[in-house]
Amino acid sequence: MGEEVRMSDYDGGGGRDDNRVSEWEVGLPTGDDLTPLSHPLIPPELASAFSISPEPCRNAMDVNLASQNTLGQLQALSSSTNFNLKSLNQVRTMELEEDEADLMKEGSESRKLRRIDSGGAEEEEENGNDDLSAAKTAVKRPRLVWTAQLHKRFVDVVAHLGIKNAVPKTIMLLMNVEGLTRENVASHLQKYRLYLKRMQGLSSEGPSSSDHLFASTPVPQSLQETGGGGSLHGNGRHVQMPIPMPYPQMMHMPSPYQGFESHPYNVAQQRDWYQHVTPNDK
DNA sequence: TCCTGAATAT
DNA sequence: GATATTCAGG
Repeated sequence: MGEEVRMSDYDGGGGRDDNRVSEWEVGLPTGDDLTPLSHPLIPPELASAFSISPEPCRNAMDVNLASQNTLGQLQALSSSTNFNLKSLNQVRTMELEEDEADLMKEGSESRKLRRIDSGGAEEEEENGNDDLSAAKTAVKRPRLVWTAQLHKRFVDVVAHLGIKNAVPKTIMLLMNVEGLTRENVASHLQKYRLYLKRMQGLSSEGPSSSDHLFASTPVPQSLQETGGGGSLHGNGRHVQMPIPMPYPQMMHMPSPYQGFESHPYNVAQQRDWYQHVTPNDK
């Protein structure tokens, strides 16, 4: 969240911002649009009305801490890939890890097990106290909704990679969205490819009515045919791309009062950033 | 192990 | 019917 976070004291690399890709930030909320960290997301009255214990007040330092956590995870990840995470050193997160844990709990029920061959094997009882195992075992994630913003991020990354090099894992890493899985990306990529193919087929006609999301984000030049357009250097898999900024978690939020945000800007903004999924969809 | 296409669930 | 998730083959 803008002003409080992107200050120089918050830059681990020494206060330089020159690795940012400004074009990526087009359309993203500015610091002025976002609620300052010090501003509680849940008004006290609502919190008490719903018997919610108020969120602890967070400041830039909390965010910084969480950011380092995230970095650590990313670096651990990097040891198993060629992916160059050096450039990720400027990654910041606006999300605190505990929220991620909450999120995982949130969607834990719902999907019926398709495979019974585990012989009635224990459906991972996640006692919420074990984050690590929760992260590791196949916890059912809440259904991801690809918002326009999320999709734009996706398209940007794919464009930079070039369609040829855009594979789920890389895309996932570059998108740097907490909670986003390779499967999520793979699935969306599949759809996106179908869309591109379709677009090539009927170049003259407009997108079909079901292509809302895709049509909302223009297909980058680099994707139109050859995949070379991106900032790919040399040997195919060694991706070197600065990550301008992380995306916050944009999965659906469980709170029933999200519409009641007292910041008028924020209401609009939040509506824009994620889409509500009813916990009990169908 | 990862990617992709297809099947299936919501 | 649209979209996301999961499966299965390469």
